[in-house]
Parts: sequence; C-alpha cells; structure tokens
Amino acid sequence: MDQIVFRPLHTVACKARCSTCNLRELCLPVGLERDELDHVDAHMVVGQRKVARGETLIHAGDRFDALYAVRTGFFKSVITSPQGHQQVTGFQTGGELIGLGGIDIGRHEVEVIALEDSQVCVIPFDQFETIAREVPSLQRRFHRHMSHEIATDHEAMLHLGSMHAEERVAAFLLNLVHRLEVRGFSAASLLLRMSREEIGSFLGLKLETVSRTLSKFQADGLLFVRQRQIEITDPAGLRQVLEPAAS
Amino acid sequence: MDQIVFRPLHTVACKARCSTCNLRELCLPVGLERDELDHVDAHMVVGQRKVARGETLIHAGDRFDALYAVRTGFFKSVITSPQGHQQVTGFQTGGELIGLGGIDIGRHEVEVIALEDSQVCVIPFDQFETIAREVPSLQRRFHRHMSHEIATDHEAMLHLGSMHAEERVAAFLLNLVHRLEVRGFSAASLLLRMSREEIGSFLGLKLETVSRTLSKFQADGLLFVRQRQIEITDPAGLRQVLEPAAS
DNA sequence: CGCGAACTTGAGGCGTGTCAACCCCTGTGG
DNA sequence: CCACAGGGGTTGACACGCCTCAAGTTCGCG
Repeated sequence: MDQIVFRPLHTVACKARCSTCNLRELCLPVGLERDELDHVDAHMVVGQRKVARGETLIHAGDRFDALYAVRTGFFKSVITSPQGHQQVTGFQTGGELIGLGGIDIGRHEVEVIALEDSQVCVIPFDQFETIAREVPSLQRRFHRHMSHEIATDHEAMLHLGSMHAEERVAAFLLNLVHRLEVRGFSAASLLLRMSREEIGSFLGLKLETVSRTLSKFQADGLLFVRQRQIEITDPAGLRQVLEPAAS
Repeated sequence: MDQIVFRPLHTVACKARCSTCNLRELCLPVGLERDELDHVDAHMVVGQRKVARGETLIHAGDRFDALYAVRTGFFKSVITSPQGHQQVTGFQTGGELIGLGGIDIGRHEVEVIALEDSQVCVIPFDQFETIAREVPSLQRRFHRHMSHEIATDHEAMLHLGSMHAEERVAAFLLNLVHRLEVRGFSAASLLLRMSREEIGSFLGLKLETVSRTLSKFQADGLLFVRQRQIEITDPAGLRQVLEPAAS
C-alpha cells in the first residue's frame, strides 16, 4: 500500500521462559502445573521479537506459521477490504494473542502494527499444536483464548451495530481501563496508545466524532482529557451512559 | 427475558455417522483418513437434536458443555447487552459450528434460534478435546474452524464500521449466495430464511433501510425481490456496488 | 526552535433512523 | 371457499446524528 518497508526478522534467539514471565497468569500458560510449565518452557516459545512503535509485526497476506503473544507494548490489528475499506478490529496488549484469524487459510487477514515499542513471544504454530496435544490444560487454555476473541468480536459487533457514538466511546473506555486494571494499572488514569482516528476506526466513527464525544464527557464531568491522557473522574457516570435513555 | 419456555432436550440417541454425512467435506471431519473417521464416528457426535422453526437451540447464559454442528436448516445467533441492546452476530447453516463463543467462560454468550426446521449434531466438548488430542488432523480442522469464525467476525466488523447501507446489503447477499453455492444451491436464486429486521440487525441497519435498499437494487436491475425470494440477475453489478464510488 | 501530525471546534449537509400509512401474503375459522 | 386477522414488507415524509469540510490550536519530535 504505502512504500516498501524494511522488515528484519528481529527474532531474538534467547529463549523466553513462561515460568518466570509476569504475564503467565494472563497469557497462554494460565494455571499450568510445574512440570507442564517446564515442558512449555522448553518447546513453545522459540524466541522474542522487538517491534518499534509504528513498525509492522504482521503484514496482511503474510504466510501464517506462528502466533504472537504480546509480552510488552500495544498493537492494533487492521483489516482492509479488496476495495480499500479499512477497519481496526482490535487493540492487543500484554498476554493477548495475535494472529488467530490467520490459522484458517494459512495467511494473515490483518495488518498488525505496534502503537508503542513492543515485544512479542513467537510461537510456531505446528509445534504449538503438538504441545497442545501433549498438555491438555494448555489445549483447553488455547481454546478458551480463541473463544474469548470470538466473544470479544461479537461484543464489538454489538457496539458497531446498535449503539450511539457516546455509548460506543464509553464502552470502549470502560473496556480499556478494565483490561489495564487487570494488568495492574490504575482504573482512573489511562494513557491512550492510539490516535482518535484509530479509536474512530475501531468504533465505526470519524475522528472528529470521537474528539467531540470526549470533550462532551469532559463537559459533563465524567473525565478529564488532555490529548491522550485521560482521567476518569466519574466511572459510575460513564457506565450510566450505557444505560438505556431513561430516568 | 420473555416467558419461561419449555425446553425438552430433544436429543435423539441414534448415533450420527460423520462418514456417511453429506456435509462431511464442509464440517469438522474435512479431510480425515478412513481410520480417523471411524474413530470420530465412534466418539465425537453423541446424538442429534431437532429444533423447530422459531425454537431456541441455546439460551444466552446456558452452561456451555457441547458444540453444535448444523446438519440441516438455518440459525441466527443474537447477543444482548446488559442494557438490552441486541445484535445478530451471524447466521449459521449446514456444516457450521455453533457455540464457539461460549468455551471461554463456560457459558453461552449468544441466543441461538432456528429460522427453519433444523437439525444439529451434538458434540460434547470435553470429549471432543480428548479426540482432538488423539487425531491431529481433527485438531487442526477445529482450530481452522475457530479461526474462520474470527476472520468472519472481522469481516462483519468491517461491514458494520466502514460501509454504507448499499455496500453492506450487497456484501451480505454475495456472502450468502456464496455459502449456499458451496452447499450445492443456485448462485442466482435464493430464499432468505431471515426477516428484514434480522438482516438489519446483523448489518447495523433498520429494517426499512434494508427494504429500501433491496428495492433500489431491483430498480437498478441488479436483482428481483419478492418477499424473501431473491433472484440475482446481475451478480457483477452487485459486486460493483462494493467498488469505491468511481468510474 | 520550528515543522508537521494530531487534536479541537464550528457550520452545514447528507444518510439513515423514525413514524406512519398501506399492501401483501399466510393461516385460520366460519 | 371465502372473510378476516395479523405479521412481514414496502414506501413516503420528516428529523436528527454523524459526517464533511475547514480553520485554528497544541504537542511531540527532529
């Protein structure tokens, strides 16, 4: 689309150990036993890859042969139609898997771009399936991860298909803080890693509408916005926005 | 929500044989070897269930313990937000799996309702995971099925987030005929199993807009509509609707 | 320090929603 | 066999929420 981008493999050979990773309770190895963890440590993750802010981790159409688990940082996934329509399908952060939509046809359907300097674990998929056959609890965990993405996408469809701008933005913010909270960040203060345009694309709105809506929330005393820094001062009020227009 | 509905289990004990099912090349057992098929025949599908038109196969919130594969008929899946917003997340027909979004939290997130008299195969999930560990090609096939749902949902998000009414309806019709064509039906003539309202919910439009759009397509000579019967007279023209507004 | 990208805010237009009337088809009961 | 009821579909008039276009501001980065 744009220009040709130099794309080094950047895969660091050093083995990542899930057993010592602080995301282990959010990522694939949730709830594995000691010996299972050792097995996974030895074979699942072949290396890490660093992706600088703005760099592309996956190009649409790339051959699918590995999953990526976010270790640090923040990504967006974008789908582009043959006619050039674009849509952000999601934002991924620590412990979340990237590339699940590519398993089916063996090619990635989305472009995945880092929104800040990031690091991912590389999980070759053939090998992963072998391990999943050997470690039932890993298999179950993987199925839950895929299922979670499906349920999440359905929720996004709900937002896109049946909510007003204010409801979409409120739901987006609440979802985002919740995910950050689970990862140990503040529930009240967040730094957006994506632009208004990217939020808009994800929510099916134009960037101006996102901007206006945030301004309105501020005017209503629900939060403070200063560029990408947001302080949620009235979380209950923000949830209220989602309530059906009633008393 | 509505009233209590009498919900018999309806599961017919008679074993279904994948090896003799005419959907075997679309459903989970695609490409299995003879001996693998025998194994699957023996353990995967515990029975069938009939669902009359209008009946509910799965209630939102139901415990998840089995997947369903559509053997005959047509279903819609609907998600409802805590605030009462509703969204059709998809329509399922022969060979497609139902309930994948429920694996994660162990409860179904969607309501699944038959749009015509239908029949599904019941696949208890714990048992299925065991077989998937024993039969790698079934495992792979299942992962591809889940991945396909993810990619499909992303496509739906693209429609919902970045297309105009005419584009959405055209994309919907083309997708539908394509799926029916793969299943041996005509590419030109189709009988919609869902109402305008259900199409609208899926596409993020009101039923009137769907109706108007179909009427416009007819006026433009792209198709004939008569209630739920549609004849596509100019498939190329319909695809043209998806092209960016240009020459 | 200065440029460009990202963001904000305003004015006006358009596409889709809303509301309402009417039609068509199906099924049911007299 | 026909009358009637009711749900689904069509069409029109109008409203409104979001998009478009444009100008001005702020901020981050080189």
